[in-house]
Amino acid sequence: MSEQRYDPQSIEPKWQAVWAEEGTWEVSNDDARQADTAYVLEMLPYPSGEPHIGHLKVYSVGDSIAHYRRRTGRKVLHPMGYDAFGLPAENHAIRTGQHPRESTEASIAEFRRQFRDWGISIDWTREFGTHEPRYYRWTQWLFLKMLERGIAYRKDAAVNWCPNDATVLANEQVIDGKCERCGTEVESRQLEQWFFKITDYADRLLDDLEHIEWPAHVKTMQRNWIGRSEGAQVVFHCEELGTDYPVFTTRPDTLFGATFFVLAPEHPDVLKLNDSPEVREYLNSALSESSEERGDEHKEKTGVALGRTVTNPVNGKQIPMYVADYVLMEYGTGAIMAVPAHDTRDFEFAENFGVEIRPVVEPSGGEELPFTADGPLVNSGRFDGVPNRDAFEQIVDWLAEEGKGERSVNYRLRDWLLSRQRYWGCPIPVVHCEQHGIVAVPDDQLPVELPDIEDYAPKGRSPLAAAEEWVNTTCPECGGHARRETDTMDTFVDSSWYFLRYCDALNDEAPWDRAVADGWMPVDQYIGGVEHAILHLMYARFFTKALADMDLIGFQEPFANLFTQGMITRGGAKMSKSKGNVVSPGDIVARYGADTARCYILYVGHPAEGGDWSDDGIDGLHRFLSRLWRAAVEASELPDEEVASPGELTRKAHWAIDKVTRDLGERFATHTSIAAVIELVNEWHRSRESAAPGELRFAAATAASLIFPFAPHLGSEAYELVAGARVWEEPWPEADPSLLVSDTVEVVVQVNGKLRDRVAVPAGASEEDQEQLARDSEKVAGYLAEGEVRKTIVVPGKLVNFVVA
RNA sequence: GCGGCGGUGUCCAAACUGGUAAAGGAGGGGCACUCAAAAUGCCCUGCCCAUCGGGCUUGUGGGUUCGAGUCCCACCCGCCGCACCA
Repeated sequence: MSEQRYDPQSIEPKWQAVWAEEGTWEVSNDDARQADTAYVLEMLPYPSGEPHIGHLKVYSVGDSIAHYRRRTGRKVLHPMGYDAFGLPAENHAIRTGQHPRESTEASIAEFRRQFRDWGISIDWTREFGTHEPRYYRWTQWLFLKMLERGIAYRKDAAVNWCPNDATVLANEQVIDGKCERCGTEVESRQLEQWFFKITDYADRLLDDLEHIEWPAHVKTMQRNWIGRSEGAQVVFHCEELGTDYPVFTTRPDTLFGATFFVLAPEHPDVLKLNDSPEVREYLNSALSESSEERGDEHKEKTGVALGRTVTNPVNGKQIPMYVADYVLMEYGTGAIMAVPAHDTRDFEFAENFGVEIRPVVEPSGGEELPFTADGPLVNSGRFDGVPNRDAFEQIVDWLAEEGKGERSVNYRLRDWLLSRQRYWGCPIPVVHCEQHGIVAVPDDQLPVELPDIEDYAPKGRSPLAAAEEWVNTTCPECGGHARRETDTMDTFVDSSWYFLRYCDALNDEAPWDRAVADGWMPVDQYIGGVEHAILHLMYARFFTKALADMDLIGFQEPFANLFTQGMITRGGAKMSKSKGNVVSPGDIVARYGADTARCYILYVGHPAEGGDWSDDGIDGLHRFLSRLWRAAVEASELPDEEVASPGELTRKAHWAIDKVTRDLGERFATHTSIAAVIELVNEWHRSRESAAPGELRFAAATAASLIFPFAPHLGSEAYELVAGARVWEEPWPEADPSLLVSDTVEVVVQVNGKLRDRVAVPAGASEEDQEQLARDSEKVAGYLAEGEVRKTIVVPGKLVNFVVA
């Protein structure tokens, strides 16, 4: 018997060195053109400090899938990089004066070191950081493509401004009126900014959700965010001012019930309609409210009558105008027709202000107002009696004929505001020329490199504006004086195409070769946290569609399958520095080895669910890996004999192969996969004395082979020991179907649904034989004697149920 | 308020299309090895009554079914998303 101990500290570096020296996980552009490719990708990490437990989890999940697919015959692209631009590094620079590049690259070095320690099977030749000029040169190139196509454009608009980060934000980065990053209440500012026309892609982003395998809740979030609603644009005319006010409504069928009209406080015409002190005061108080206060749906409806009227286009009635803060300038036209009888918000307002409430849809069962369900129209002239759904169509058609309205679709999605007044980001590659306005920097002058500066502190404009030498340049058109754009890009631009760069990361002629990218893409399995459900995942889909339109790629969706992993908690709580309950992957790996850490995280529960970290639990997993190791050592010392007839242990091994293949291959159930290997190893130790040497060798080799996707170092070492080969070069084992079924099966016998006995039945016995064997059971006979058997249910190989009365 | 997901031993959890509830791990207990301890190995471990044995058990209450953790209805609790979007 061997005295060797399981020593991950010596095994793990050994195999990591083999993989690094031999470039085991590297794939080539030729591989991309082969039929059987797979692209397994985890979300791009933001390098800050050192990796946390969530990183360990996401790469452990992804790596197990990558290994499994390789061994089932696929060429697998599994790359790594860093989302290296961004505010945290810049804020660090403001505090310490250290260049963001230095702190970022120090973090990258630490991330890289740990990823290698974890033994993740990465093709390191493709590694990049998004802050490297050789990467962002292409980010700029893509921006210019977008500019050429009119997808990138500048406009003056009310935008979200974070006073703490001193920059504008995209709508997606404002959560409940607060900055997504720092939690500061955002302000509204009128500024000229750069946008991507993502709204042009709204319908495609919505419709193509049908064609991708993503978790339902992520699709729902994207649908909600896009917020498509169908209705009509209807024009209300104000006689007094001679102005037309179009509104968007989803309920043109209720037009006859529109008894008043409301403008948002931000609407530019409010003061033209009425500039009384009362109105001015209301605007002041409404506009000074935080968006959170204003957004509270339970808030009392407030507003002021404007003393003007508009004409309801369907019945010619004059209806009063109000300004009220429950109407939002950002949605629709900033004005609404109010139908209090059939809209809860309008109803509340009408009650407060004593406006007429006119029902135009008849409640089917005499429900109270406001009634928002379906029914036939009333008080609606020639549409009376028409079911409201039909009336929707008829009224819209009629309005269109009269030139008073038209069918219309509205979206909640806004264009993506991509410019940031910060330093540590990708420079926007344009200049502002006095003669020619905005001019793209020519391709041969890319990248526009980020200059080094002294003072990173934000001052309401980009810190780059202070870099005079850099800012002042010449116009590529006329050679005259021009100033460089000083805003940088939102870091989400960097991460909206990185998966394409990985396909051909060393290409210096183009961001990628189309044939190569088309070979790998779309990503077969994308893995990451649900926190990116809207931001990154929507932007990346948008980029992909825009690039497909430019014929730069030949597919419409970047991520065919998405897996969102749950969070690892400790003591049921989120790990956080303030709670002092953080488990650092570095410490765990140093103490137990990477294999134990990885297996444990994959074992605490299905990776899609959360899992609770327990210090005792990881000891248990470490014990299991030691047992597997000992099984391999002992098996390797046994004679290598042919197995005459397969016994229980061999059957168990085939059972485990079958179980892991289905659990890992079909549903990412890493926890039950590992449990199956634990069972196999337990069985191995139990049968150590009784099983034939050949069986023990086979079972130990199988355990090593099956644990490899989760514990690659131990899997490699143990497999080499017992089977004398490199496990990653071995095909994934196949279970022998004949060994999955035993000669006899245990069948449950129930009487009236209650379990009374279990009997052994030959496999494949007829229903009659199975029933007879059940009937022969002494225990069962006693129950059957109590009455008459009315009915017998036989499930072959499973159970017999006698219904006795 | 609307939508989604979930609630199973002391804890983390398993159970494919309805068919042996609790696999596996942790924790607890016992035994072996040891002068002893650690490590390791083996066994027991849902609850109740008990002698064989029997009864009960998947948040609560009902229903469908020969049979329900699984399907249906109502309710309670938890998490996530949306929410004055016209």
